[in-house]
Amino acid sequence: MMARSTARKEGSRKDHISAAAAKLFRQKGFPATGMRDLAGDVGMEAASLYNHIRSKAELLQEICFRIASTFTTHLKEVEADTTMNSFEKLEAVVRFHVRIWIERIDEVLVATNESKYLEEPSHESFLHERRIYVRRLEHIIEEGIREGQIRHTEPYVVVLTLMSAVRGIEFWHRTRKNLTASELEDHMVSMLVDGLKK
Amino acid sequence: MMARSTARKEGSRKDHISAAAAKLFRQKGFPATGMRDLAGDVGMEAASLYNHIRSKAELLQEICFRIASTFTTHLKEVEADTTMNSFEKLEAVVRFHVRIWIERIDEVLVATNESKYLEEPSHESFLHERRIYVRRLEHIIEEGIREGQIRHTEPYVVVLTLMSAVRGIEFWHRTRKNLTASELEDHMVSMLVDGLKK
DNA sequence: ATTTTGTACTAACGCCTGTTAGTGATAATC
DNA sequence: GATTATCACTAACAGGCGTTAGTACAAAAT
Repeated sequence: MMARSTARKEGSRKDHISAAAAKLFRQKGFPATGMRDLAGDVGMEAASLYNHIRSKAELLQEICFRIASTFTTHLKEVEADTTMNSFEKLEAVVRFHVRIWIERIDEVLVATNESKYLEEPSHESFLHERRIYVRRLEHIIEEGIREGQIRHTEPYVVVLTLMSAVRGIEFWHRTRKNLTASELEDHMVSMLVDGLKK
Repeated sequence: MMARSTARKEGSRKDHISAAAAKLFRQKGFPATGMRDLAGDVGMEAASLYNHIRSKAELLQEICFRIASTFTTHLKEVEADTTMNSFEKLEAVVRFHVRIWIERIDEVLVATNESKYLEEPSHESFLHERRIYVRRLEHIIEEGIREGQIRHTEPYVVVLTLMSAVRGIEFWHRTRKNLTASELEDHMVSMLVDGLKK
């Protein structure tokens, strides 16, 4: 049987593999990442990976759904918070997006760019989850417009734009660090959100 | 020797292959697109493709640099236009981005997502060209701030955001068409640019 | 009419892919 | 101390990859 210390070891081993996979999938793309690449990065042979994971596909699936649930969980909290008006809710969501894109860029980029390689039941449910997420954001915006806190705009275009704009962070990550993370966060949030205020 | 009619045929054949490649590279990603997939889409065997192209890598290279030159050419025209002030120049560039993303999404997405698979001299020069493009956009914004037409912002963050925000068009392309292309264009341009006006 | 050119085909190449089988060593459990 | 579970290893697999060689046939050029 598995002792606790072994369990901890196993867990951290698998997490280590998953983190290395996220990094590689992000850099090289899912199809171009070989199991031998991944094995090299975690310090073992390709075949040995299969003592910890079931398949390459499972690795991708776990990364995508883990980060997706981070977003949906946070959105649920914001929706339930009665101390914020709709504009403040929108700002909170945008700020969360920016922050996650800064802090967990590997996973987020994998979910964004590589989710198309999910196998079929998973892929459709991932897209479904995303569509629902978009609709809930649109709902917040519609409410804000109705209540007069948000300028009259096309909610779908706003959501599309907000969710895509943060992808610029990828380039900040790679090139310029003369801007600190929190400066970037503030600038980006205010640029995206200030124009929407009524 | 090659007669004119043959030349025309050859040209259109290769263009056909290139367009099919852009579509496939965009949908499946460059590494996951097989020459046998591409051959099937254009109606021949994989080996026959090599009567028209030199390699799979060359195909990617041509797609990436063709679309890149579309952007740089247009930027040069805008820079040279003395009838616009800096804010109007910025708006013109943003509108061009939106329009190209709507009209030529396959090529633009390949250049954006798959350019990392360019072989090494090409890849570096592609990134170089992109960095210069970003810098020239920053320059327009700095000028607009100095001249008092553009709100005081961080130019680098603005450029990053503008260039990424248009990626939302990818989802519009796939899902909702209850918004026409020109409605989308206007909404997106005004959302991105209005907030920057002083 | 003959030669040249363009283009499609089949067959095949060497290489790389994700994954499985089987083995042995180390460490935890009884 | 005996047994069981964990885990990394080597060897190998079936299948896919981009690409080349060689061939055949039609159209164009001479």
